[in-house]
Amino acid sequence: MSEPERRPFVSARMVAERAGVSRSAVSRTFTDGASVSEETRRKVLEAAGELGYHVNHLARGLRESSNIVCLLVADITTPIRARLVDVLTRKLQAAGKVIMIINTGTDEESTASALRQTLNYRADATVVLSGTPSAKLIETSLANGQQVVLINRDDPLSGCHNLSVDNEMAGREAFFLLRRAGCKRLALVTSTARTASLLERERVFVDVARAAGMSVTVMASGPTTYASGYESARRLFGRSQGPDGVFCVTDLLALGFMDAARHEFGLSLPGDLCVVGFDDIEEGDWQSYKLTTFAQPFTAMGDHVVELLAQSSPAETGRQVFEPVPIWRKSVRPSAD
Amino acid sequence: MSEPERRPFVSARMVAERAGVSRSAVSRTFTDGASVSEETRRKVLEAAGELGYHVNHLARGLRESSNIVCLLVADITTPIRARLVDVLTRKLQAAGKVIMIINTGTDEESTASALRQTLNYRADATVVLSGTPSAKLIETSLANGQQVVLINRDDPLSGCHNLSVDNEMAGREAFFLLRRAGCKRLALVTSTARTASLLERERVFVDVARAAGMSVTVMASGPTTYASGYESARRLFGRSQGPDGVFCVTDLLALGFMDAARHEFGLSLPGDLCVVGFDDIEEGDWQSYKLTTFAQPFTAMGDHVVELLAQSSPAETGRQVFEPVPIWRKSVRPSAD
DNA sequence: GACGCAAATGCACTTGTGTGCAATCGTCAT
DNA sequence: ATGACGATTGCACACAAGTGCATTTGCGTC
Repeated sequence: MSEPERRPFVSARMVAERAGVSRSAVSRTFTDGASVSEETRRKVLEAAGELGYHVNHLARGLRESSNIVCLLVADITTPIRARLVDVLTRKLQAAGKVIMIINTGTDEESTASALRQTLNYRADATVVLSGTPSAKLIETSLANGQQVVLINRDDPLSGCHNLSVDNEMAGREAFFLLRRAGCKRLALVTSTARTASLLERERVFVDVARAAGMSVTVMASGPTTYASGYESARRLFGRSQGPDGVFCVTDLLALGFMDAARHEFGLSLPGDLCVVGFDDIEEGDWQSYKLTTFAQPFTAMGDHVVELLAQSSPAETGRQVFEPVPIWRKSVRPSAD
Repeated sequence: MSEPERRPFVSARMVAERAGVSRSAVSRTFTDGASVSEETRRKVLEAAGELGYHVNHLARGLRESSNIVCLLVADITTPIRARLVDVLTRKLQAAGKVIMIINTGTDEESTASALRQTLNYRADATVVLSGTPSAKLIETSLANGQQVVLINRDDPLSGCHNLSVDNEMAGREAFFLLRRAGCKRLALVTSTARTASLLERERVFVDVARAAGMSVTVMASGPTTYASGYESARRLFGRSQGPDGVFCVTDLLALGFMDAARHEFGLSLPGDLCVVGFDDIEEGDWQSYKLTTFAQPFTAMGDHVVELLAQSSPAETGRQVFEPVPIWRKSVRPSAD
């Protein structure tokens, strides 16, 4: 049953034996500022090279901090998530962290078990990109001295860092963009996944429009995907009088919406219809779309995360709001004036 | 300088003290099949719950295997990579592994340092999705008892598992598809990143075409991106006589190519031009493209990786080739017959 | 009540590190 | 030659777990 010998990882002890020095000497050779003679150091490095020795960071993590950061994320294949993961892994790595990724569902239970796993591996910090952990779980993390960073998760939970984008600004600006373009019949396309971010963009857009005396048709046909945006367009234009100005709370929805409008109903943009998105995914810049949208300032957000985790003392945990930057392309008519 | 007290992680010892039992009892409570009385177990679980205790898998990994699998990957934002990462993380997690992700460059040096980090964390296995590690480095990994899996990396290196897609079949089938559609002037669009996979698709396509008495214009304008495919189309159609049948070695290239052909030169597909891609990214199924392509069988590949890592004894390390499956959409004319 | 047997428990060792403290080594000056 | 002093070095402990082995505990039976 038990395999006879399977511990091929070479340890400091083996290096010490081969080099004819004490294990402490090996340890000191690989720690900066420790006192080792040049001669010993040379012998150790030689033996280490021959055996292929690598310091065991897991064991080192027993004493000090593990340097592990966990990324909880769902829907990695979504362009926007992939970009966020890309930026974060890059920047965290550059800061000397090691990234453990947990591909979780968006439901509460799967986020919960993921967060628990995070603790099992003594991660210094957990960055939550999707799904919202319960307050109780976050408390457990904090009790274990772990920092928690929520990105675009809203519901600002106390004790952890909250980074988010100014959805209010986006909703407001989207409306002004469409009004300036002379749109008369507004619609808002969202998804059935009622995330706080999406809800806020929707709420603000609708409120501002109503305040300006315009009504808004709200449509949600499924998850936050291309297909769902496509379907929303079919439903909206299947009616007698379709909209001529649409704010899609996500670029993916917008692209699906545009395709349906063009290919199923022969509409042309921005002549017959203006569309505004949100996220600024690469696909939106493709020649077939040239979508006017708002960019999430990912690099700034990534920098901020690194900065937060750099300071070991989690001083002020709070909410940090980032301004999305409007990207002007061709899916909205330039204003008349 | 040294912080006075900062070890907030709760350990088995603390739980033991609180529950009034020995530390061994705590350990046994959390290991299946160990001998603990119901009473002790209850006390331990209660104390653990109050303190928020979580077994330290890092410490456990010191004795047994770490259950860590490293993913070396570049260009995560690329749709195809994101999907691969998604599938692998999902399946590996389900198999009880923990995934450490390293966002590396494609250059040799950055792959090297990434692979070394892998060893530092005693990963059971390393899965390389991009970049090709040197043979010497792989040797070090193997010497440390670590399994290495290369996906679509070709250059079959001995000692590690190689999974790849049948590029030869793809190149051949792409040609037959275009010929059956009646295309007379063939072109092949690739990137300047001369990966083995891409090179093989190119080689086979060109060879088969020549054998059939047709010449092929080969064009590469940059990295494996949409923009580069777009540029290739501009160059090809800027000449007197553009191609009427094109195999793009990647879907992203194909989509860029199609957009340029349509929007810059007013061509219509599949009437004036037939395009075949490779990868089957989601965007290819969008209404604006409906790209005929070959799908990489990711779920099968993922299953195979899990299977390989499940068996602790790395029995036969070799090459496993997966058949891409043709996806018929609308960017190629149906054959005349 | 004593004995036997099984279940439960605790001690001590293991894994691979880093490091405080004490001992040793080497060098230089008196 | 000896003392002083600084640079090395090794011992032993800490970290957080799992487990073999010996010991203790509990229970039933004669």
